[in-house]
This record gives sequence, C-alpha cells and structure tokens, in this order.
Amino acid sequence: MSEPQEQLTPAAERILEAASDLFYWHGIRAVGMEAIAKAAGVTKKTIFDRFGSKDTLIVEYLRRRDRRWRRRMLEVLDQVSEEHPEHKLLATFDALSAWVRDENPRGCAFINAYSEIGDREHPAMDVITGQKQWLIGLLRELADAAGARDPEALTSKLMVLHEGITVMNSIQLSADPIGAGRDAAVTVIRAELPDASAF
Amino acid sequence: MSEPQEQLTPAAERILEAASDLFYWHGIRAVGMEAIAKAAGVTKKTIFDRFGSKDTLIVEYLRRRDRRWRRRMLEVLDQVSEEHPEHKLLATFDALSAWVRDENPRGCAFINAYSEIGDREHPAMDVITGQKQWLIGLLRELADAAGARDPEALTSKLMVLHEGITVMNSIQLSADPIGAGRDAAVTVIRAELPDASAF
DNA sequence: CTAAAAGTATACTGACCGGTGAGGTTACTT
DNA sequence: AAGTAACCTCACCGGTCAGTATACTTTTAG
Repeated sequence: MSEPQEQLTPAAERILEAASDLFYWHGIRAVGMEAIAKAAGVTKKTIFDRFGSKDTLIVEYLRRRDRRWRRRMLEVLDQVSEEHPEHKLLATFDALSAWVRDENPRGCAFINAYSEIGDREHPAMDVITGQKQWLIGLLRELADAAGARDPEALTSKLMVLHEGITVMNSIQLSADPIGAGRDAAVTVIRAELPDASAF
Repeated sequence: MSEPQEQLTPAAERILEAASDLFYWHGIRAVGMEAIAKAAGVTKKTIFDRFGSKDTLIVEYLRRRDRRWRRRMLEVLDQVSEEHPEHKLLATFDALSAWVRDENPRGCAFINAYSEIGDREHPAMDVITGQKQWLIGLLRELADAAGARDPEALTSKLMVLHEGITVMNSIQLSADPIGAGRDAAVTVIRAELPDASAF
C-alpha cells in the first residue's frame, strides 16, 4: 500500500542530498535547479528525469527531513521508561535540543517552507502540516498518559515552546533559548500535573 | 540627525502600502515589482524613482511594520501601572495577542523575511535583528524592574513564548495558541518571581 | 505664473528561471 | 545480440525578473 523506502539511484541520492542542503540554508525559492545540479555533480536533465519537477523535489526534501526528525524523536523517547509519561513529555525537549543543535540551526524547515510557499494548494503543504500534526498528536498522547489536568491546553503550550525554541535558536539573539525553553517546559508541565511530585 | 518621518509622496505611500501587503501575504521573493505597481495603481518607473530598488522597498516595508508594532506594544504597556512591572511583563502578551490577531496572521514578517533572505549582508538584516533586540531589551528591563530571580533567563523564556505563539498561530493547527501561550507566560513569570503573590 | 517635481505610458535590456529535446556512453540483464 | 536504466553533453524554449530609457502630462509650491 505505502511506498516503503523508495530506493533512489546514486545520482538521485546526491541530488536530493544537495537540494536539501541548499533549500534549507538558502531558502527554496532562492535556489535554482542549475545550482542544485552543480552541487550534486549532475546535469539538470538528470534532476528532471529523476524527480520530474522542482515541486516534487521540494516535497521529497521535506518528506525525508520529516522522516529523520521523527526517527530521532522516537529514539530519544524510547530511552525513557513507559511508566513516566511526564518524563517523556520533557524528553521531547531533549530531542529537540539535539536536533536544533546539530541539524536545524536555520529554523524549522517546514515553517520556513510554509512561509515561502504562497500557494496553499502546493503539494508540500500536506508534508508541512503532517509534520506538525504528528508532534501535536505525540504530545497529546503523552499529556493524556501523564494525567494532565487539561491535556489539550498542555499540548498547545508545549507546541508553543517547541516552535519558539526553534525560532529563537535560529536568530541567535538570545543567550540560551534551548535551555530557557526547556526550563519553561519543566515549569509548565509541573503546573499542569495534579501530582506535584513530578521531577 | 535621524530621519524623523520621511514624508512620502501620495504615490510612494500607495506603493509602500501595496508592497507591504503583498510582501507579507505572499513572501518577498514571490512578489514582483510589476505586481506591486499594478496593486498600487502606479507605473514601475514611479516605484524606482521613489525607492531606488526592491531591496530598499523591502527595508522600508520592514521598518514601517516595526514602527507600528512598537507603537502598539507601548500603547498597551502604557495602560499598566508603573508600579507593577510584572503586570507589564504579562501585558506584552496581551499586546501580542491583539497584534497577531489583527495584523499578523501569517507569522512574524521579520522571521519570514529572515528565512527568505539568504544573504546575511542584506540591508534588511539590521531591521530584522533590531526588531527582535528591541523586544528583548524591553522584556529585560521589565524583568529587572519586577525583581526576577534571573532576569536574563526570564527574558529568554518569554521571548521563546512570544515567537512560539506567533508561529503556532500562523499555522492554525493548534486550538488556541494565543491563550495557551499567555497561560504559559503566567506560569513562567510567577515561577521566576520571588514574591509569589503576583497575579 | 512658472518651473521643478511627480506622475503617466510603453517599450526595452540582460540575466536568470524552470523545464525540454536530441543524441551519445556505460553497464548490467535477458 | 538486444534491451534497458542511468547517466552524460549541450543547445534551446518561453517566461519572468529587476531595472532602465524615452517622451509626454499633471501636480504643486515659491
């Protein structure tokens, strides 16, 4: 039913890798196909033979990034005991810290793409909202499991913190947005749990 | 010394107004000069006669928006007594709520521009960082005045919330990011003040 | 009243954009 | 031996972009 792991040809792999790098660092519209071809050591023809259009290449870029982000997040959460969902809730911020530090210094690729793509009918829109919805769903489940007083409100608050951390980290104007955001998350989670003993 | 209120010609006024609208809603790179001319009921020549280049027009767009944002923020803060800096701290979120609701539904214009402009030498960069620095400075002063235990940390936390609210509001995937963010701010501010009686 | 400033209309330049067409080479299957 | 997928070269297309040129008209302020 679903595409399992679309094996890419060597050239296609290089193309997607180069495009991802350029798109993320310079913006989607700022990067031309010629530049991608050059960076990938490939001709423009090959790009269009493999991906068909710039729009599909954009979609693949976001899809792959989303996959990597989810994997990283789940890896971190797996190291936290199932018996402490409130610790998992906080651990999402540890995953975010690592992600933002290593691979996300220029802000959220999905939010950036969202603001760059004017057209709400663009095929990338589903990937973008999908990425956010996934995290919302994840936080919501953990908030429920942790027995939060108002799981939906807690989810919204933590989402605000997640996105705020990503943005503030990217502009590098605040001392330690990652640490500050995580500290705020601790305070917020603790305030939302009836059992004050957490952490 | 400084340009006080650069009186614009009627056409220039319409140009800047039209450009601001288009830039904000469709993105800077997505909007061409021809489209701006059409929307302003003006010829392209007039645009270049008045503004010289697209880059300067972008800078003016951001400058004007920054001015309006600061004015709105200060108006709200002025209605809060000087004797309660912690209430002013919270009031920045009321100002943000109104701003985000009426004039900022597509995310922060400055962050959007930041992600769209690849070139870190672009003249708009100063306006962008200036806008953020201003809010950081404002929050920092209020945090000091409120006697926060760690004013710098509190500033960072509140900045994270400000930016997170703006982003989450723009993607419209979370129930009430404005309310949730404000609630989180209350919790965070209270936790940072030695005097627990606040609010 | 008059001259400068501000505006109109239209046509243009040169660079770049996403995307295509025609054809050739290599390497692995069948 | 034939077929095929995955590349390559390179010239080319229509379209759009920021910005300019020329020439004429309107607004405005001393």
